[in-house]
Amino acid sequence: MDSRKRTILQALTENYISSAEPVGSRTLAKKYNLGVSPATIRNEMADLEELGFLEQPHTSSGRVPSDKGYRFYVDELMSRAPIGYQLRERIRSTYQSRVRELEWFIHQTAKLVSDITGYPSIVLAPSWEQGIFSALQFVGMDDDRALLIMRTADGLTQNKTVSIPKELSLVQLNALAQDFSRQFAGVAIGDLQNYVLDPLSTSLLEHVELWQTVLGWFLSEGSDEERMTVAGPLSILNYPEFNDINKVRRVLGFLEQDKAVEQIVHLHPADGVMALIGSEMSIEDIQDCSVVTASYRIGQTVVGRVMVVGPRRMQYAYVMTVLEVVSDELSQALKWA
Amino acid sequence: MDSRKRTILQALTENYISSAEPVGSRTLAKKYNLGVSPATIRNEMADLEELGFLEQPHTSSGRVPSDKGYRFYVDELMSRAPIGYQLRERIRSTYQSRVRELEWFIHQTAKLVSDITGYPSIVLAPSWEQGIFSALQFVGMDDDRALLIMRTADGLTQNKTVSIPKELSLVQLNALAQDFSRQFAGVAIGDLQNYVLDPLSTSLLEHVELWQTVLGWFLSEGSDEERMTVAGPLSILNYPEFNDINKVRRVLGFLEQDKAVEQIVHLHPADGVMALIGSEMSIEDIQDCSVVTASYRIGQTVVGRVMVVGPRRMQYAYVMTVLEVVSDELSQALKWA
DNA sequence: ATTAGCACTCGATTGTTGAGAGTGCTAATA
DNA sequence: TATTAGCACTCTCAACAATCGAGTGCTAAT
Repeated sequence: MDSRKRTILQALTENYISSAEPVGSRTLAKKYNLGVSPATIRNEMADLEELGFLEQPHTSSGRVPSDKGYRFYVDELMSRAPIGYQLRERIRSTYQSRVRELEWFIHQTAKLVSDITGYPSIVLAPSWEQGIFSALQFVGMDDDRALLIMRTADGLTQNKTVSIPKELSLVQLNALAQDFSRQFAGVAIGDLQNYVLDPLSTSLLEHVELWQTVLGWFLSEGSDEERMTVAGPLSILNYPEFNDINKVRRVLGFLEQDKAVEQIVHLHPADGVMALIGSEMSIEDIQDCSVVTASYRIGQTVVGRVMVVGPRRMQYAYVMTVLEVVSDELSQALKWA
Repeated sequence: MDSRKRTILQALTENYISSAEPVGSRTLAKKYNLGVSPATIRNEMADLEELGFLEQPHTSSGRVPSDKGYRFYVDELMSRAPIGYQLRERIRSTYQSRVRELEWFIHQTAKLVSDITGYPSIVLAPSWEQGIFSALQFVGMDDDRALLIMRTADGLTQNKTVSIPKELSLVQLNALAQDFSRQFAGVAIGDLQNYVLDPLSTSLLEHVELWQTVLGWFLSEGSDEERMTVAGPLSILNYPEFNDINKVRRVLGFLEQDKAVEQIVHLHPADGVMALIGSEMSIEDIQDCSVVTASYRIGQTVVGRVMVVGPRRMQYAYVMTVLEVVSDELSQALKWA
């Protein structure tokens, strides 16, 4: 892999990323002054194809980077785009708000990223189950309804409006909640269910079913439901590789399923900004896509990810820079705990 | 418009709704035993076309109902589909839950309707601005954050986590909130902003900007943001009239805009179940769609709508029945106030 | 090692043709 | 007078052939 091959691969990849058309030897020779003739480039391209970095859609059309080609481009060739002042300010100002709600941050982030990059974006919220339980509290709303608030050690909260069981008063409920909080503070929320209630606390034992119900609300409905936020899914339609209605169906369908996206994270749990190219994800529905993902934190712990989904010929350099900055700023903004 | 024309229009419409193919005279004569020959039907169809009920995609293809034709079919010809026992039960059971959160009901409804009908559905939540203000309350979360709860006379609540201004304590905030609640209970939330704060209450006057901020949160971010819920948008891709990527873009794009949908409601604010066919809505992006909409209530007041968007050849009878039942059950479930 | 030259391949575009579905009109029929 | 059989006509669609052009691989010359 000599330096000329590298130059050619880089030029070809960048040209294809911006044009979406297979790139021929003549085009390369003309646009980038490589100092060699098309014929030479043809030879080099033939070599690059043999090495697996390029592909030909059909005999005698230009070449296109293979997944391996993109990978090499991202890892070795591409120069990371610098972030502009205006863009950085735009990102910062998004998070300057008095609202202190996780959900709000998640939504804003998703919109922002999709807007800036022009690709669909996904933001994965902190997994509720992995949070550390801290306290439970009831606030009366009216005669038969109460607001139930759960808090984690990170300072995250979630609340639900529920109907009060007839046999209990609000005061009793809160007494129970205090008991409960004292007993289980520090336990991971996902594990709460498995804990046998401490036989010493008679007040809790009497109401085992109640606590099961309460936990059920937070665990099932509260967490999974809103864990994933997608913004700008339709921007995928702007890219010519998705002119086929079936591809559109597969990609948009994929973006609708919460679970599918978690697969990606599961398979590639690395920290920081990372690109996943086409088949590297081994998920059929998005074979024609690449994903760039970045993690964000609350305090020191990685709690969620920001992702961008686009065609394989994604603007990797730009998107990776944006995600780096966004996930940084988001982590900063979430330092409220 | 004699009875034979009516029969033919009905048969043709129903055939087209289920086949999506222009219907010819031979097909009609064969499938529905009308007792006349294709030639006669051709004459009748020519008449129906002249009257504006039918259209021909091109000379010598079968006919297709025009918007006027669908309108006549919906108003005069179609027999309302009865609802099955199982379906009714499915709808009922959806609303049997201890969760008492408006948002939850809205989401469930949207999913349910899209699932049952096979078309995208939209649910419009009660307009927060039109609710009657009842009370405001702060609940402390930790040192610098509080949960702000607003309640309407209908029993709806909305809450936000906010950071506490440094110069105020939680106790002070709640004293102010009580003052505020006493003074403005009964006022429409949308009007709150316009009220000059009562000069008698000195405690309030001191913190005018604070209340402006508080109101700002509820009015701008809280209300519009989540007013519209869409479920199952991709089911539109199952219908052959949306094989064209540009039509898909327009319809899905329309479904993404909150504001556009409110246009429909604005133009056709009628109560009860209603079908809007193609050009009747005069919204370009959904010229090729029909919409069925139904209103639901909290108590006696209509507060929102459930809508289904589909191709013009929608299964009107079925969808209208479903929406009637769903909006009924939803209204029942919301009778908690 | 590079490059000019050239034959060759393959997709995309255009034009042609034939089949099929459906019509409108006319003349015959009940 | 209303209906119908018959027929010529129109229009779409699929299949096929012809042409064009971008781009290649190979060979021979530099």
